[in-house]
Amino acid sequence: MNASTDITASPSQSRKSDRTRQTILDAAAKLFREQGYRATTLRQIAGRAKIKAGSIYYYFDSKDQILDEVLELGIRVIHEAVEKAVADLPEKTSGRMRIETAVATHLHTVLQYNDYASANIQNIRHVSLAARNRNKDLRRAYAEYWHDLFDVAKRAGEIGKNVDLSIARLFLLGALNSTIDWYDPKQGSTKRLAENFCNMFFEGSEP
Amino acid sequence: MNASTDITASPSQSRKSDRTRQTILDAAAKLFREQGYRATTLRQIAGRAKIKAGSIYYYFDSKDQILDEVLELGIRVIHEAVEKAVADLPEKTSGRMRIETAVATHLHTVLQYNDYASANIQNIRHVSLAARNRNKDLRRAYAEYWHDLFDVAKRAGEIGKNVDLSIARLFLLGALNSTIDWYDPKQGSTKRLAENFCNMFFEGSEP
Amino acid sequence: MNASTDITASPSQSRKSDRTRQTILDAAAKLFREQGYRATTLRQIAGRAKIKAGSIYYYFDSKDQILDEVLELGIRVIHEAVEKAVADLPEKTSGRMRIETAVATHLHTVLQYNDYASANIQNIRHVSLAARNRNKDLRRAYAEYWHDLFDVAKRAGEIGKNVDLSIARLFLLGALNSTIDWYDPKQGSTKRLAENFCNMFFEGSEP
Amino acid sequence: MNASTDITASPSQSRKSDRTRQTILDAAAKLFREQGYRATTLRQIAGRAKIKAGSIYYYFDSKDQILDEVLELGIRVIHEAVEKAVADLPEKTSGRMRIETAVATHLHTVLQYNDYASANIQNIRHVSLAARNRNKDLRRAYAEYWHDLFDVAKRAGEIGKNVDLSIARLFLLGALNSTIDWYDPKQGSTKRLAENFCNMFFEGSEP
DNA sequence: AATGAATGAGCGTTCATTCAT
DNA sequence: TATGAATGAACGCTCATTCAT
Repeated sequence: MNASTDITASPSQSRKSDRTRQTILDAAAKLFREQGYRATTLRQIAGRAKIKAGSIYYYFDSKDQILDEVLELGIRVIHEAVEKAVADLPEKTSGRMRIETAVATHLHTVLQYNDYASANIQNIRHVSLAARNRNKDLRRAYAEYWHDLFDVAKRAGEIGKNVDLSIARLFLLGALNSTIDWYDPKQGSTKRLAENFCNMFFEGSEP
Repeated sequence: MNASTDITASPSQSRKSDRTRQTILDAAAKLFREQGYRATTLRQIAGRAKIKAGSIYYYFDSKDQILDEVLELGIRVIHEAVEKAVADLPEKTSGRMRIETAVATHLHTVLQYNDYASANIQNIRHVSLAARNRNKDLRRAYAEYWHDLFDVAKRAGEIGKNVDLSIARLFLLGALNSTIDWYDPKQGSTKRLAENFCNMFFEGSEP
Repeated sequence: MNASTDITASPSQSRKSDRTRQTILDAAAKLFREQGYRATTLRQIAGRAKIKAGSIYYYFDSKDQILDEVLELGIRVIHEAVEKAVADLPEKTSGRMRIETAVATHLHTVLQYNDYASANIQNIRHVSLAARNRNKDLRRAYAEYWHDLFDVAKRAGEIGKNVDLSIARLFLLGALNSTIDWYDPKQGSTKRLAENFCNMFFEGSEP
Repeated sequence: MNASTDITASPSQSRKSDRTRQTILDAAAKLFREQGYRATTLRQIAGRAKIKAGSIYYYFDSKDQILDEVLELGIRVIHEAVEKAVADLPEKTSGRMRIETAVATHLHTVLQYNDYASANIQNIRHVSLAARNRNKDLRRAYAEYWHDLFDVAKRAGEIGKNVDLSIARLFLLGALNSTIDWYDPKQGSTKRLAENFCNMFFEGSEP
């Protein structure tokens, strides 16, 4: 139905209606990321999508519903990108290497490639409880995916036995997501940043 | 419960005018934290402060200015709390111990004790560029404080020679601030959490 | 349930185009009656008629024109039903009996059988002056029909010589039309109600 | 022209705030009567009240609430006027005379003196169920008042023993309220009209 | 004959802001 | 110092209407 899930924008094969719908979502994602949900008006979204504000309602029931979809796509985009990157690794790749790949991909997706991903991270806090709840399952699924990644590494002896995996996951992902606030492409690639973060995460800062 | 005034209120029982001003800021901080800046109305702030909306303008020029001050107090509150806690340590305390104290205090301040601190972290992203810029110096000062903390530890050989201190700082503080999204007092004290984080930060997750 | 087509639909199984037109009018009449003109949207009408909103404009120039036609059919439906019922009486039927038949039929049509009739009575007040004017001739014709009914009865000595027929007509029809507001089929048939009203009208309430 | 304030508005002693509130209600009543509820915009109401649309919300929570109050005042204004007029009659006034007074006053209030009264009669049908329910008690009380009037006359032998008082009341009030649609002051006073109606009601149209 | 898509004007409502008192 | 009253700009949203297909 909604072809955006391909990973977001669909190529020109889709019908015009679908493309307009997607254009609206793209515009909304960009603006939500830049200004936040409340500060973004439907007229701004419409403006970016080169339609009139009233037309949005041909595709969406409310501004809230747009946010819902943007938020949903936000996690899915990250989750799918990460999952795919890891799945593409050779089967006997180490747990640590898998995590490093996940880190690099998460970072890359959030920082480089996707308004949806950023919009999600930026807005989830200020969004109505209802919208947050609707998003909860997807977030949980992504969290579980990371948990599994960690679990595999722990079983393989690549993560210490007494490391609390939940805390570790929140620690690492918290750090990753905070990059939105300060990452500057001029100071280095996301790949380099990912390596740095992983080294710190695995080896710590001690000499 | 709301101990924000412990730190921010003027020490002496200042004039009533000053107290009202502070009450407004307290109310705003609390609401900004709970709902975000855009979703908070001046009438809500006035309501909490037990005055009428129009009266706010006797103390502040605009809603924006209130945010500015809340944001400013937000960092100062953290900065001062952390600086004081570290300064109170015995002079020969190790660099790592200093950092651990800073982490614990930062976490404690953000999670337990202060609407300003939380409001700052929650809202800084969605705030106008102007407001963000006005806040920049304070943030830089706090960043430098942490940099110094790290630098001391590095010089003392407690942090590896090839650790990029800027990245390390952003990594650690990003993780710390993300706790706002998930910290649940029922699952453990901020102190315990701080220890966990520090261990992870210094020793890494490897066995 | 909705028997409006009994009276309004073209006798022959007309062309599909005509049938669609009629379906739209039926849907509009029903909705206008239930919700009023302003509260009824073209999409609701289209929905009931199982077409899309845009298609309505193939049959009508505007929502206003639909109202015009519904209003027009509203009086005609009543007028024709009443005229037919009275015409079907034996030639030497008394004037009073004719009026009683007219009352019964008017009531029956408005209360039981027709969305158009009800829609007319309910909406005429809230409708633009233009629409009201366009309706005026039909209303006058119906008024004259009643006037004649009364006139005949008066000449036959069944109505008092000094009764002002215009006032009497407005009095009686006003009472009849007000039944829309309170008539409840569970409390008695329209026939019984008509008898009651006629007795009151002719004999008065005095003992 | 608009004499509604005679009955509803407080005299000039009231505070300006109260006067503005009343002005809004007056404007709304007039417009609701002329155009109906749905067709009347808050900007029109504000325009008539010589304020801006936004200011209405200082006095009312919603357009709906304005209608509520107009509707409520509508019945109260009639009820109070009628009750007072009847109460002012000498104690031994006949039942019929009381009813004639009530008829004259009801008619006078609705036709001559009050937008609220007319607005009520015109709009009650097109209003939300909630508003209608809120209005129900007042309507019932007014209906009961008339019922008592009839009951007294019946006991005094001025109304026939087998007259159904409920039907009679609905019949008479239906006729009275329908005058809104056609009454023309040029054709006779409301007083004269009331006499006509009463004669018809009591004596009937038979010779 | 019918529709999907889009529009534009206007709606009820909100809210930061102003200002006389 | 503080407020009651008012404002104006903008908001999310609705809907009759248009028109290419």
